[in-house]
Amino acid sequence: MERSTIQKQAVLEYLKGVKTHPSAEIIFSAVRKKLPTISHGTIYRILNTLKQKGEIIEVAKEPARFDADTSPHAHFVCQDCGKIYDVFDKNISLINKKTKIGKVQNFQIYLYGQCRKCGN
Amino acid sequence: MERSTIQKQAVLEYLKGVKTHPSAEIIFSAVRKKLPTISHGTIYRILNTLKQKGEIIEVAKEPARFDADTSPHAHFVCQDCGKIYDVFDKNISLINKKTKIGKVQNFQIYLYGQCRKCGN
DNA sequence: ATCGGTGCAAATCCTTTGCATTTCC
DNA sequence: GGAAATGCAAAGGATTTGCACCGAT
Repeated sequence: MERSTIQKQAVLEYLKGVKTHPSAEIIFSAVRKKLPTISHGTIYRILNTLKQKGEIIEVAKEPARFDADTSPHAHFVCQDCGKIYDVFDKNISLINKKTKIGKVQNFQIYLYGQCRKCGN
Repeated sequence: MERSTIQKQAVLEYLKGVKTHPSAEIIFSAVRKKLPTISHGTIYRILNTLKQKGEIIEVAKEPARFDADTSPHAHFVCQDCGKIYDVFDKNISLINKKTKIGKVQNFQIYLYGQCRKCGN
């Protein structure tokens, strides 16, 4: 059976408190302030577990970044500053759940551009 | 000025001839049959150049996989077999080019599920 | 007391990079 | 001839893993 630990609690609590889609490294640094001995391995193991359970989603790669908001939404990635913004667009619901290829269980939408702070 | 080399030609020619969204490693192995001395470094450098020029797109990560079809389309990723299928859905055109956050230059849509071959 | 979780370090995977050599214009 | 590209090998970043110890149930 899966156990509850202070490490898991700290990671999930931190993720639920931010809207910045932090990387494993950022999560590591943040959680380390509360739990000074937590390791990278533990961070990665916890993130993988939470992802599998569907409690968080991965919203970017290289490095992976995480989001505790699992409601259907897209992400705007600023190509200048790297920030990731949530996009709740009504058209997202039009994504077909059944395609000719197979049944869609979940999806990811990334919009790439420049955010307002970075011009245009 | 950028030069034309047999390595670049071979990579682009290979990518245009397949619909499988190969990884750098697969491209490396395939192109190596024609050019036995080509290296990983060269493959990665060429792929990055083609990507910057917009002649190919990257359609997955870890490892990166590539597609010489740059028309707007989504990708269905089978979570069982790992295959990536092109999805030309008409609703894709509804993706907003302007959002409150910024101007969208391009986008990526990933649909995750099981393909027909893998059941359901 | 058990056995799942953690911490640490080493290992692995993918990708990039430095540099000497080759090759295209 | 000279700049750009290649090949090779080494380095780099992100993530995973093996194992001894710790701690939740």
